[in-house]
Amino acid sequence: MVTIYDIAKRANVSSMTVSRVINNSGTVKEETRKKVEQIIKELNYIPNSAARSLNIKETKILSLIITDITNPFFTKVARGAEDKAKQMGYRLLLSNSDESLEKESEYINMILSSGVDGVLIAPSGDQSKKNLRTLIKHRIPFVLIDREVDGIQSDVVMGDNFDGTRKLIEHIIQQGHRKIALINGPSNISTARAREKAFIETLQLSGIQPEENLMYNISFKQNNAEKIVEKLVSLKKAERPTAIFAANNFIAVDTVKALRDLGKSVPEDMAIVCFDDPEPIPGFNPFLTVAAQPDYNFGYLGVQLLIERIEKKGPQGFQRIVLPPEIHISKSSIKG
Amino acid sequence: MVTIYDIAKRANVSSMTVSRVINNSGTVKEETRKKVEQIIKELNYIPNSAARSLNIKETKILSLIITDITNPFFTKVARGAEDKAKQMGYRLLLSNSDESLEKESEYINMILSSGVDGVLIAPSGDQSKKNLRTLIKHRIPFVLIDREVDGIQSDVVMGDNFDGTRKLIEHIIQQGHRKIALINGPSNISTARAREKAFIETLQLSGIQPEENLMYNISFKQNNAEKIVEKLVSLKKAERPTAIFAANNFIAVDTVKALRDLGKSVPEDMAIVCFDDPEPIPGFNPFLTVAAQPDYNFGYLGVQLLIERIEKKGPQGFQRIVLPPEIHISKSSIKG
DNA sequence: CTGTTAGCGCCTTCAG
DNA sequence: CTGAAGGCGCTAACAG
Repeated sequence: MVTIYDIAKRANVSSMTVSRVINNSGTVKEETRKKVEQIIKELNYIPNSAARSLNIKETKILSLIITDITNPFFTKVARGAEDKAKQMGYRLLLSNSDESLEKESEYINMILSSGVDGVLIAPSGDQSKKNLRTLIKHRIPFVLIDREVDGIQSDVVMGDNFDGTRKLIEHIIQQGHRKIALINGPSNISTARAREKAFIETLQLSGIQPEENLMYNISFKQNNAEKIVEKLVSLKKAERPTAIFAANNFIAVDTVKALRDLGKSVPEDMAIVCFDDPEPIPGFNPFLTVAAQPDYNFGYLGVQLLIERIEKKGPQGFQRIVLPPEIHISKSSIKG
Repeated sequence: MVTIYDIAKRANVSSMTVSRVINNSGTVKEETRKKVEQIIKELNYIPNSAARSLNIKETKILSLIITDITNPFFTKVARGAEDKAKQMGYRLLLSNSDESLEKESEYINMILSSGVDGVLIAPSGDQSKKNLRTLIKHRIPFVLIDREVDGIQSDVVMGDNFDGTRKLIEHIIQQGHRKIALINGPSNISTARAREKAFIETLQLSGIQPEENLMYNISFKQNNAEKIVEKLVSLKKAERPTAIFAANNFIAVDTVKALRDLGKSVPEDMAIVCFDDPEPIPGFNPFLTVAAQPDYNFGYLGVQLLIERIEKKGPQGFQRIVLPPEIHISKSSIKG
C-alpha cells in the first residue's frame, strides 16, 4: 500500500505538504503542488480514509434507515437520498428495519460503532424514541423522514397526511359512498394517527358517523390485510362498507388481492383509495386512486437538512418540512 | 468519547485485555472478562471502527453498484444484498450508476478511498472493464451481478437470458405472430447481446427470418422507446410488427405508454412481452407477459459469493451462477 | 511556504 | 493469562 510518506519521499517534501496538496488546505507553492500531484498519479496513491477519519472524526458516510426498500415509496426516498448524498460528497448506507424496533436497534448499534456522520430515518414508530435518544446521547445528527416521534425534537421531512386523507375521503364520499372502512397502520406510527384523525373528521364533516367496526389497525407491511377484508366482506349487507381506505400502498395491494380471491370486483363491489402509490412508475398501469407523495423529495430534502445539520450550517432551531401529496384518481374508485 | 483506555483504567487492566474481551480473541480469565464487560456497559463504550480499520485493514462495508434502485428488478437485488450483508455482519453502501460509465467511475474512485471490503456490481457495460481492472489492481474483491464483462474473470450471478428470451419468443410465435420486433438495450451489455442472440435463433428455428428494420438498440433506461415505437407503428401494414419484445422492464413500460399515446391498444393492435417484471409486487395488477428473474437471489447470492471471496473461504476458481427466469403470461400477449 | 512533533484509538508482537 | 512498546496512515498545532 502506498502511503503519504511514499509520496513525500519521492517528492522530497514532508508528509504534511502532501497532506496539504491532497486536502487543498494551507498553502503550497504551485511548483511543489504540481510535483506532488504528479507523483500521486504515478504511484496510484489513494488516501486511506480510516486514518483520515481517525483524525478528523468524520466519515462522509450517512445511514439511511427505512422500513423496506421494496416499498416503492421508500425506493424513491432512497433514490432521492442517494442522489443528494452523492452530490454533496457523501456515501449512503442502506438499512431495512421491516417496521421492527429490534432490527432498527441493531442498525442503530452498527451505526454507533461504524461512525457515520448522520442518520436519515423513517422510525419504526413511537417506540423508536429509545433509539433516537441513543443517537442524541452520542451526538449523531439525524433527520426524521415520513414519520414523527412523540417526544423527539428534530428536523423532519414528512407528508401532509391530514390533507391527503381528507381529499381521498371527500372524493369517495362524492362518489356516493357512505359506509367507508379504514384499514390503517399501527397507531404508534404518526402517519397512521394523522390519517385516522383526518378520516374521522372528514366523515363527520359530511354528516357520516364513523363506525368502530369499520376501522382497523394492522401493520404497514405486506400480507396483513386479508383477514380484515374477509371480515368486512362477510358483514351483513346493511353494515358492509362499499369503500375501503387503505392507509398505505402495501395494505391497498393486499386488499385488492384479497377481494379478488373472494370473487369481489373493484370498484363495483368495493371501491378502494389509498395513501402512497404502489406503482414504481406513476401512471404506467393506473388502477388505484391514490394520494401520491413526493417521495423522491423526502429523501433528497432529508439528506439536505441532515448535511446542513452535520456541517452546522443549519438554523439553530429544527426544521419541519411538510410536503403535500397529489391525488390521482383512477379506476378503483370510479364506477362504470 | 470513551476509549479502550478509559475502560482499561477503570478495570485495572491494560488496554490489551480490553481489546481481547471486545474481540473475543486471545484468552482472558472469566473473572476479568466479566468485569471488563460490565464497565463497557456502564460507560456506554463503543469501539471506534476507524481506529480498528486502520489496523486490521477491513471495514465490514460492501458497496453495491447498480444502475438504478428505482428499477424494480434492482430494488429486489438490493433487498437481497442487504439482507445477506446484515446477516453476515456487513453494511451495504448504495450507488446508482444510471448506466453511465462516468458515474460508475466516480463511485469506483470513492470506493477505493473509502476502503470497502468488496463490491457487488451490475456493470454499466463492457466498457466497465476499465473500472473492474482498477478494482483488481487494488485487490478489491468484486462479484458481477446480472451482467458479465468481456475479458473479465470473476464470480458472477446472472440470469439465463437465452432461455428466458427463447420462451417468450416461442410463446409469442405460438400466439400466431410472425412479425416480431425487438427493442433491445445497448449491445455493449451482455444481457442485451444474449437476448438478441436468443431472439434471432428462436425466430429462425421457427422458420421466421429476423428483419433488420425490426431490431433496435436503445438504452435500458426510462424514456427511450417512444421514437422507436412510433417508427414501428408507422410502418406499412405489410412490414409492421404485430408484437414487440421489450428487452427490459423500463423499455416495456415506455412501449406500452407510447402505444397508448398513439391510440393503439395492447394486445389487440400490438402484443408485448418483456424481460424483467416492472411490477414491484408480482401478480398484483398483472398486465405484461414477462420473464421474471429471481432478482432477490441475485443480490443475496451475490453478497454470499462476495463475502466468501473476501474471507477467502471461496473456491480457488471463479463461480458463475446462472439463475433461470420464470415466464408469467398475462394480458399483453394474449388476444381476447 | 514547509517541516517537526505528537497523537487520533486500536491491535500486533513479543515478553513475561 | 496479561502487559509494554510500537505502529497503522493521517493531520492538528506549532515552529521555522
